[in-house]
Amino acid sequence: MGRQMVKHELIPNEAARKVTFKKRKAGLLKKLDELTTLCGVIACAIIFSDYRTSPEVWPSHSQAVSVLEKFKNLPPKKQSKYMLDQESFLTRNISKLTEKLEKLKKKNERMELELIYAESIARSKVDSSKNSKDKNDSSNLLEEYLESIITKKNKSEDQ
Amino acid sequence: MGRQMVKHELIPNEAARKVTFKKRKAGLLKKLDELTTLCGVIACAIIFSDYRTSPEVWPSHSQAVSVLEKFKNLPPKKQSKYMLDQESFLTRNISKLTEKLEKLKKKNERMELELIYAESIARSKVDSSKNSKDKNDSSNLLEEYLESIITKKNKSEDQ
DNA sequence: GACACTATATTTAGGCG
DNA sequence: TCGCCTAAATATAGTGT
Repeated sequence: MGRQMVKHELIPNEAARKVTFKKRKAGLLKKLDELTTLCGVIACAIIFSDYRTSPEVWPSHSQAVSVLEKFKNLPPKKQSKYMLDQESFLTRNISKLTEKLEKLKKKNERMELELIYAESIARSKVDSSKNSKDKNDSSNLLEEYLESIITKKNKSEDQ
Repeated sequence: MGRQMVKHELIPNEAARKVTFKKRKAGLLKKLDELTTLCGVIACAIIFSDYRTSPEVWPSHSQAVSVLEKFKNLPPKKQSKYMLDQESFLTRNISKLTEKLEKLKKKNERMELELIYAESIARSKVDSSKNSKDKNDSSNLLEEYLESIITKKNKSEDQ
C-alpha cells in the first residue's frame, strides 16, 4: 500500500517497524471510527505492544461498558425473542451449533489468555508506576479493561 | 473510498448500512491482522452491533498464545522485575484481578455446559420430531431450555 | 441477500529535510 | 525521531447478477 508491497510478516528493521506501527495504528483507529459512525455500532480495539506497558484501547472503555449496560437492560421480551430465534435456528442445524460450540471454546481460551496476559501487564505496570504519580490512572485503566472483557463474556452467554 | 465519498455520519439507508458494515468489518479485520503480523503486536477488536446478540471479537488465538509464551520465556531477571512487592497497596488490585480470572474461568465452564446442553436439547428435539408426531413433547423441551437459559442468565448478571 | 466488478477514494512505504 | 510528500497499493461505494 505504498511504493512497494510489504510481505505479510514481521518487519525486520526495528525502526521501520515502529514507524509502520504508528502509521497503521492511526489508520486502524480511523477505520474503527468510521465503522462506528457510518454503521451505528460500537467498537473498540485493544493493542498490546512492546511500546507501551499498558494496552492501548479505543475508543474508550466507558463507551464499551455503557453499551454493554444497555444490552443488559434490554426488555425481557426482546431478550427472550433473541433466545427463541436462536433456539429454532440451532435446532434446525446441529452441525452449525457444534461449530459454534467449538468457536466459543476457542474464544473462552483466548479470553483466559488475555486475562492472564493482562495480569502480567498489570504487574509490570504496577511495578513501574511505583516511581510515578499516576498510580490511580494506570490501575483504573486495567480495571476497566478487565471489566470490559468480563462483561463481554457475559453477553456472549446468550449465544 | 469508492465511487463516491460518503459523509462521516450514520448511513441512513438500512440495507446499505448493513452492506457497508460487512465490507468495512472485513477490511478492519484485515488491517488488524496486518498490524499484528507486520509489527509484532497483539491486538483485538470488539464490535457490538445490532446485527448480532453477542459482540464479535477478534484477536487471534494463536497470537495471544505466542505472546503469552514469549512472556513466560522471559529471562528470570526480567521476570522478577515484574514480580509484585507484597507490601504494595496495589497488590490488592492484582489479587482482585486473579479473583476475577477465576470467576471468568468458571463462567466459561458454565457457558460450555450451556451449549452442550443446548446441543442435546436440539438433538432430542430433532430426534423426536423425526420419530413421532407429538410436537408438544419437543416444545416442552424448548420451554425447559429457555427456562434454563433465563435462569443462568439471571444468575450471571448479578455478579 | 450474497458475490463480482471496477472506478475512485483512501492508505501507506519509502524518501527527504 | 518526526512530519511531510508522493507514487503505488488497497479498500470500498455503487452497480449489476
